[in-house]
Amino acid sequence: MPVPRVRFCPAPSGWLHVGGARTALYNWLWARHTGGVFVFRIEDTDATRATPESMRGMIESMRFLGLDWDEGPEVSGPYGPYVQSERSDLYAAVSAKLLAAGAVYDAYETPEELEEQRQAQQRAGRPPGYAGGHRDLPDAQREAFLAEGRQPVLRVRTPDDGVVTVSDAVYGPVEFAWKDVADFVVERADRTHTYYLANAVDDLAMGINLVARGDELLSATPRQQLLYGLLLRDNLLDDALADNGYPARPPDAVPPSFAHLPLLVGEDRKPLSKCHGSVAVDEFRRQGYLPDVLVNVLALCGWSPGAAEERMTVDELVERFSLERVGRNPAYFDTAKLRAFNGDRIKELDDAELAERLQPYLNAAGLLPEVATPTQQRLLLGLAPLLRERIQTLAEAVPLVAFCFREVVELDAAAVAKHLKGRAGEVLDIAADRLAALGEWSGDAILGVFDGMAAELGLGRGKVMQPVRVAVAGTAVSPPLPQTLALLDRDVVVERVRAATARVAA
RNA sequence: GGUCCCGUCGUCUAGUGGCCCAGGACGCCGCCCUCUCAAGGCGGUAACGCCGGUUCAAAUCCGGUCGGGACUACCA
Repeated sequence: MPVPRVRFCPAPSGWLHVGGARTALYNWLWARHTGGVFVFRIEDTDATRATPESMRGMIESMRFLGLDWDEGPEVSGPYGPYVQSERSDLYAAVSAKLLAAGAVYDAYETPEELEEQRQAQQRAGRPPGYAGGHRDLPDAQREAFLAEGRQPVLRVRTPDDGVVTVSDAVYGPVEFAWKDVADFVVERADRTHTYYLANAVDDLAMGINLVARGDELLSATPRQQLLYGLLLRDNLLDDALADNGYPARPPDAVPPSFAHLPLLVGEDRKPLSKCHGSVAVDEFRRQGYLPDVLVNVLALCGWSPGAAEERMTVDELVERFSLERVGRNPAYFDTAKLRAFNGDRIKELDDAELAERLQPYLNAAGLLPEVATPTQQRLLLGLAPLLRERIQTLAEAVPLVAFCFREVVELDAAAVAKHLKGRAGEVLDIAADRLAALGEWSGDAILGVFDGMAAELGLGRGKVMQPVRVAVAGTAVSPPLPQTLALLDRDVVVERVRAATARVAA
């Protein structure tokens, strides 16, 4: 039994979104669960779409999620390079051999002609697909096309009849009839190579023995399997590898088996794509979701631990994950559940850890410098326990505590209108005096002041504390007031309370 | 149009002939608690797409039907 070798191979265009991340995660979980190898490969064979920024973003998002790879960009490995644009000589050598062996043939239709053919087929109520028009072209015709300046593509000759069975770890055996599989392109007119070729060559060359990928590729699997057979026949691939200075395949390499994963869909039930708003992994990071929680919830999209608890650490996921329990129906990525799980995980963080995690978000909001002063760090540490119960994401802490880090606060108009009226002026005057005179600057002592005032003035706590809250925080919402005030500089608090009296409506 | 896949509460799912008048989680609703916002406690809402069949018994098996999706690219 060879050691499992799995891979994640995104095309670097756009951001890594949760669908891709889920595919990456399942491969990673399987590798870690079985003690196998997780390969990360960049499939940038389509130069018109691939961008270096996207590749960097993918790598960053993978690192953020904690999906470390054993072989791939930045870590290298024995079967590299792991970026397909650096392997084009290999693909060229393979397709030349395929042509020499008669497995592929040159076809000269222009994209426009093909499009026209498809439309004609559609109109006639026939399935669109390459009809095999340029199979077995007479030499004279071929030369005539060349003389016209046409550049051929290379197409694989697919069987005309018979069936092929794909044994899928998730779907079980799925049968396809070869007559439904049209001759497909492996080499474009510009001599670059398509996904089919590059992907099959690399999976074989890198000894990948299990391909877990999105459901949308299930019907492409017969083509893939056909290519495996072609590449392995007469040592075609092995020779190409040796001729071009690539490492030989692992000695125990076997063609991969498959596991197709149900698609992740958006709220509209359409498959996820770049068009869908905030589904990029990086966007979830910016919003303050913890990577472990993202991993947890992603794992639950399509896989179930059975009757066991759904909230799991990454280690528990690795231990329990299995392909057998991957489902077959498309899942909607539920951000409400993500929020809930995230909030729960935040509650498990201790003060120091929470403060540390919060810091980058305060940095990004311009509330803290890159390197916080000891005073700022103490303040944040003191705020942590007050924040823990009331934030679902790390970014949600920012508006709640911004007033603690600013020199001046602007009073929210709606909050002023609602709370700085009636007896608020009287309340603020007394509060300012008593807070200024308070012996011990602590949460309990401050609460004592408010309670005393409430009793004397015959007001509820709310009537006393809300005006003060608005005065100091500028908003009607903040962490618990007495404890928060205790963390701030007393002079600042008193000054803000006095200043606010001017804003009280007559 | 063709091929393939899928169909359990709003969502993700558990469920492989009786343990299911269907369980969990998230959401939602109500009550309690409360200095705001939360959190917490308690309670509640809600699903086997439909029609036939097999069987003593079906969410589970079979047939059909309807609905959704993928593929059908010189994208991956």
